[in-house]
Amino acid sequence: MNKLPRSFYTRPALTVAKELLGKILVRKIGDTILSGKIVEVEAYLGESDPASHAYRGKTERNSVMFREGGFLYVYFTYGMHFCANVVTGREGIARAVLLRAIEPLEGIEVMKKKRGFTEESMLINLTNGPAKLCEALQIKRRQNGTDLLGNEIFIVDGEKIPDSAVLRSSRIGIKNAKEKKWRFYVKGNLWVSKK
DNA sequence: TCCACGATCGGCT
DNA sequence: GCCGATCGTGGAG
Repeated sequence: MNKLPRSFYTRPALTVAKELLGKILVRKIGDTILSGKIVEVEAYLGESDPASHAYRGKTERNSVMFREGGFLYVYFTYGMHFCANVVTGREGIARAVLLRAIEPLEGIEVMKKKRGFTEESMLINLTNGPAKLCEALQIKRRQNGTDLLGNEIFIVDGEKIPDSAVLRSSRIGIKNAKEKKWRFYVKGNLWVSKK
């Protein structure tokens, strides 16, 4: 499995968002490997996007978004959850792709434990949401700014999702810029958060 | 100083 | 299916 190079991430956010579908997100915690196939993402286009954290410019919270592509932007939300974004584009321009859902592949038992799952819980609820996948993969405030070319969290090649299986829609859970169709997801995949 | 914003779960209805 | 609880961030007043 090849780790995606910096040049994958330094391209436009909408391009990276679409191409992240089918790739494998890998989280290493000591000797434990947790991974899943990315099946749902949303692009956020900085100062030109009213739904982006960077719409009104750089702040302490969103500063990672202004780095060059290939870093992880993690933020705290709803007083109890974290969400993870892949920073894209060039240094100084705030662009990011929110990771909304993954299909669990490796370390499912560990993810169940982190998510507090009992045996009868449905596996589909393990990682089918941006805060759920962060909890399953133990991504929290400490992981903000993580370099995706390092060994803690990274993304590797996966299957190529054909254009015919990539669907687009409005982004979920936002008040502003709902008309932008910047959410991408894999058609028919069980772990996609909503149809 | 206040207010808008934003996922998930459990418990009701 | 809806409702409440949970709270940090940043802009407006």
